[in-house]
Amino acid sequence: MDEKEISQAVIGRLPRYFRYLGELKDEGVERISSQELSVLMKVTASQIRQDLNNFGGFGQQGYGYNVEHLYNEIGRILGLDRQHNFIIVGAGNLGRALGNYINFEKRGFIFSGIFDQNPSIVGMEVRGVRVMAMEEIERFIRENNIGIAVLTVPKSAAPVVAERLVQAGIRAIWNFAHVDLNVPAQIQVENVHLSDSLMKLSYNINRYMKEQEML
Amino acid sequence: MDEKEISQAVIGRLPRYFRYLGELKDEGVERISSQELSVLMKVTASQIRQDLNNFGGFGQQGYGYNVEHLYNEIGRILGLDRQHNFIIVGAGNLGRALGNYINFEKRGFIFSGIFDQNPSIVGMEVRGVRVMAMEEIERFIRENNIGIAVLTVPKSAAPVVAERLVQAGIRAIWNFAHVDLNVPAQIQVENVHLSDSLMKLSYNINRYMKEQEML
DNA sequence: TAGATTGTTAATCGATTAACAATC
DNA sequence: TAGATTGTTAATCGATTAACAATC
Repeated sequence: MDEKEISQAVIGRLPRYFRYLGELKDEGVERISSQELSVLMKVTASQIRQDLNNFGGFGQQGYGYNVEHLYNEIGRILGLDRQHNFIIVGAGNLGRALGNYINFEKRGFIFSGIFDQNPSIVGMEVRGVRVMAMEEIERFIRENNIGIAVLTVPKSAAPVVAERLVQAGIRAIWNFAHVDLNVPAQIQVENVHLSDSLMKLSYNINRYMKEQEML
Repeated sequence: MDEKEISQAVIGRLPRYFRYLGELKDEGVERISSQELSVLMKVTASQIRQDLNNFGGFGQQGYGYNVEHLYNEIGRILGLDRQHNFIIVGAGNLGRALGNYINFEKRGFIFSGIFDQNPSIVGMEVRGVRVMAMEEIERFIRENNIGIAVLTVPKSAAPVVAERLVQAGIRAIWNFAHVDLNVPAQIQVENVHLSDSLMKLSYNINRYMKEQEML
């Protein structure tokens, strides 16, 4: 009876399905076949059907999928029907930018607090939330049911801060620091390594230029 | 004689190798075996050797790899030995945060200009660079040898702006807008979809909670 | 030389695609 | 009912891991 583990490859595609279905829903489209969706999304219809069937049979033979229903189901699978309070740790440029990003609230992620080690930043406001000192972080996490910490501190500070967050009972870390965190397996970590992403872009530019030179 | 295409899976791992090797180099480590590196990075030694051998034999039997040499080689493969001028299009919170991020310069990415459609933002300064009006963008790209555009405009504006950038001769787009861009194949696109990343985190939190409930 | 470790071939594993019976 | 399209099994493809001869 135990659920088979879903591969991260599949999970990584769910947000994109969710996005396309949301747009179709907003356009008033009622139903869509895996074939039609595959054309829109530039993937195979087979992959769409396989991916969805990891979670259950959401379609109907001869009809396809009901857009709104499938949209809601994927949202539920992604856990977007729950609310998660999050804090931002590190109120530098990136931390403040993320705090100001209002779309997270639409998906159930509630910006609840922001912290910085620098006394000259403490007291500033980010979208109505006062930047707090690092000393307050453990208490705040416990008292405010904080599940997610967004880690936007410098690389050098990240391991120590991550350890504190784990000790304070955080469930998940959205890690923007350019290090691999070493935390217990039950703590979920999602890395956003911007410079890795930029290097990939650099590789592809470079490769394309070399291909051109060869012709 | 034509080079075989390297898979994006391999390319995606190169920046991480580069990061670990850079740290080893800074610590003064001279040589490392695939076995030792595999322990540090928590991947298999076999994968490391396979990945590297896509680009040539950088090691020596019985010795391992010279850290500094391998670091430099991977940097070269990633195109980090070249300079790329980039502009930021969209001077909102995220665009300004990226403009203020100074580490890109260390990797050869030069912050050259920033643009916004909003007249009340035009004229502001981001790290010494004046925010320019969108009307100036084509001229600026041509006159300043701009290869990369960082796209931090709202989702709704992204397709039209991307099209303008392509017309103006940009080579690559680092796309932070939450849409899939439709550009010619020779334009390199690297997507950073922050909300997709957050949804993946949400899924994994949710899954973990359900697993706990089952016990 | 003996020991260590690469580079590379072969085996395995997992993910994607194709095919088609089931069924709306 | 006939046509369409799913859900699912089988085939293929590609990526990862294991094994080992080559060689420093």
